[in-house]
Amino acid sequence: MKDEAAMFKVLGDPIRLRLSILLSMHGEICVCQLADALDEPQFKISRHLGIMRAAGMVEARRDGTWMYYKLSAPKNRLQECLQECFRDCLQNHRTVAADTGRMEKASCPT
Amino acid sequence: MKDEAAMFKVLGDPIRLRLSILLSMHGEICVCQLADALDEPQFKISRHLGIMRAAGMVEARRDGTWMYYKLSAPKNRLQECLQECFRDCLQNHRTVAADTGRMEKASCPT
DNA sequence: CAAGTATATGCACAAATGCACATATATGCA
DNA sequence: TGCATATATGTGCATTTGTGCATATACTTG
Repeated sequence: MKDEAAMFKVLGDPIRLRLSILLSMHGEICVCQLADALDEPQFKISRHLGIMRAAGMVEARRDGTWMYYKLSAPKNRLQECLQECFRDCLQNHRTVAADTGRMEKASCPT
Repeated sequence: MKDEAAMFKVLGDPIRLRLSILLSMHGEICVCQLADALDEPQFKISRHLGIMRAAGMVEARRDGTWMYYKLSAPKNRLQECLQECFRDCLQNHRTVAADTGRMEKASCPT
């Protein structure tokens, strides 16, 4: 049960929750785009992505200097349920809209 | 978004997650039954229930000396989603089975 | 009112958490 | 090789969190 609680714990931080939702809406996003989207310093975003990665919630792919992150394919019913949660009841949040807006204006060359 | 993260944060503790699941399976449960079920001291259970209550996730009803707790009716889509999560992907966990077993043997006079 | 039961809370403390700053690592390009 | 860009990480610090113990509160019964 500790493992399951750990999943919720990861999402219990606003930054990580916002990152999760953004990643649930797009396939892959690089760190600099996420930093622009959330309007937070790069080291902060990187740190939180590291926590999410250690928990098995996201995966990373390197492309040159860039690191692209995406949600992991659900490994169990809980992860599936949580990702459903992002799509069904969190994507419409105004904070997410603002994040998305900033991300689209981001100068990071894809 | 801070409010939403706070919901996840509440569930990010094993004790609170187990309490939530148990409450999702039964209508109302009193503190002593929950303490027996989780095999944890009363003051600990009471503390965590207080946290859950402050977050609006559970409600309490006093009946004499006993306090009965139950899950709050979902106030928004996220709470709905989370309670669905308890039912759909956490009730079958072995820890929950053990908790339920202990609770049935509990001596607390309903 | 006194005693007993069920629940909540004040307090101290160790551990965990999130943050900011600086710096290290990794890669691409001249 | 040297420089620039993107990302990760070591470190110190203030704050929060969970816990255990003792005690307070609320209620019932004699």
